[in-house]
Amino acid sequence: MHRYQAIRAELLRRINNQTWPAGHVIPHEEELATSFGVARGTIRRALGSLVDAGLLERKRRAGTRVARPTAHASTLRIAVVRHEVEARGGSYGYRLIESREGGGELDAGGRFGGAALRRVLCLHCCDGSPFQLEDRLLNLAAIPAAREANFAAISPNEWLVAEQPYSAVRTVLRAAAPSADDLVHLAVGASQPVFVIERQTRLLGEPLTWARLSHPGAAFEIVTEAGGY
Amino acid sequence: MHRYQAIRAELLRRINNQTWPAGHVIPHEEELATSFGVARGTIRRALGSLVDAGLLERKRRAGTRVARPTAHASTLRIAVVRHEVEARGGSYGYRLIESREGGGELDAGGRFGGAALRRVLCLHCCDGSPFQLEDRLLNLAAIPAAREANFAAISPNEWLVAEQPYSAVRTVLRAAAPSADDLVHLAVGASQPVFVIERQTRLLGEPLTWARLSHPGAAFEIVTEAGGY
DNA sequence: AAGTGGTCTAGACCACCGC
DNA sequence: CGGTGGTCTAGACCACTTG
Repeated sequence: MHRYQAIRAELLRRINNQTWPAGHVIPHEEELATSFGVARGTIRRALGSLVDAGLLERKRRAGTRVARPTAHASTLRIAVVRHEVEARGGSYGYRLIESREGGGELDAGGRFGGAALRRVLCLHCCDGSPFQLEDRLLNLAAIPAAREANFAAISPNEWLVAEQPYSAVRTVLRAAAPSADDLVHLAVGASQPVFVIERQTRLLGEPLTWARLSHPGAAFEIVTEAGGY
Repeated sequence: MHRYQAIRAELLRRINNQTWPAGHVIPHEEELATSFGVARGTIRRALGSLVDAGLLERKRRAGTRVARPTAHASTLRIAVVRHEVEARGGSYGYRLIESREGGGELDAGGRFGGAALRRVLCLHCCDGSPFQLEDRLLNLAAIPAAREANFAAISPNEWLVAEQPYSAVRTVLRAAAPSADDLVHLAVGASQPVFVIERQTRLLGEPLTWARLSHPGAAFEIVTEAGGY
């Protein structure tokens, strides 16, 4: 175990003990460094992960205090859908349903400011059963290569992930009743829930794509892990 | 803008440009430090956030390469339900439905290994309408104070975040049809979806609590943001 | 065996913000 | 204004793992 890990465990123990209750201002970095007998950088590293986890709050001049917890953070990973299927031990299938180019009329949410777009609707299957319906808008101004891509052969999901880096993403998760497209292509009944993932990606501020990914609710869940120490 | 941020933006540009395509091994740290004219630590900081975002992969001796992306990480924050309601501009209401102590017979999933437990079922409301049904198991061996807590006055959710730190959490998200309890207490119809959050927290390896939090699907969504640069 | 990333140090200076 | 966290440096040594 590294020193910063040992120090983090000890700090965690003090928070748990109520040695440092919520709201308490803990010693400043140099004091901690002296008392643990390490350099200030090592203390900063130990504190950093506790700040990221939401257990500590830091302000210049005011110091570091134990957070009155309001929210706890965990990490969400959303994989390429083919990998998701294969990780479940299923065989992956893919089918393009529709692909067309257009302008702002496709951009119901006004997310792309009138740029030229391409809309792709396609279906990902697991062992022959519908697994995810992908409804995607691509910003052709930002991703010109998307105009020529053959989405009958490769899904936009996978093409993008191979071709197009992004620097920021916004994800919305919800449970919903099936949309009209879901009813047709996802083989769910009107009374069955679907799990909807909406994602918008940007590269250095410019919107790249927006997608609505819907799963039959009974067949899908997301697992996240956080902390681990 | 700090130097590590400027360097991160430049690295991101090279990844996007295909200057460094997926799979490419990028220069090692000391070379980057020399070419950017900064110390190695500054390069490490710039690389670190790109590794966390899943854009780069690093291995000793093998070097740093541009990831063939399989999954991208984003951060999920789940707040105290009262704050969630208030953030939506609603008025918060709370009602205890049931609370009792017992042993392993409550622990359907076998998560607590037969420890003494307390089960609490309660309802959180937004503007008088059911917002979240909370079904929780508390490990009394790990949290003895939970035996005496008055969950008619404060919800277990809020009591726990105020009293009980944890070091690791596992979260499962899914869309589901309503459970029997959901139908009774959440005022949803059998054909409406519910959004289910399952959480299990541990402190230094010991399981503390397990909870099933269900929301009427139409009234709830989770938003995450990642990257931002 | 050697080269890479991972950890740690001891120090400097800066920027913000509460006193 | 002063004290805190935030950034950065130049260096050392370690540990892993691949060629």
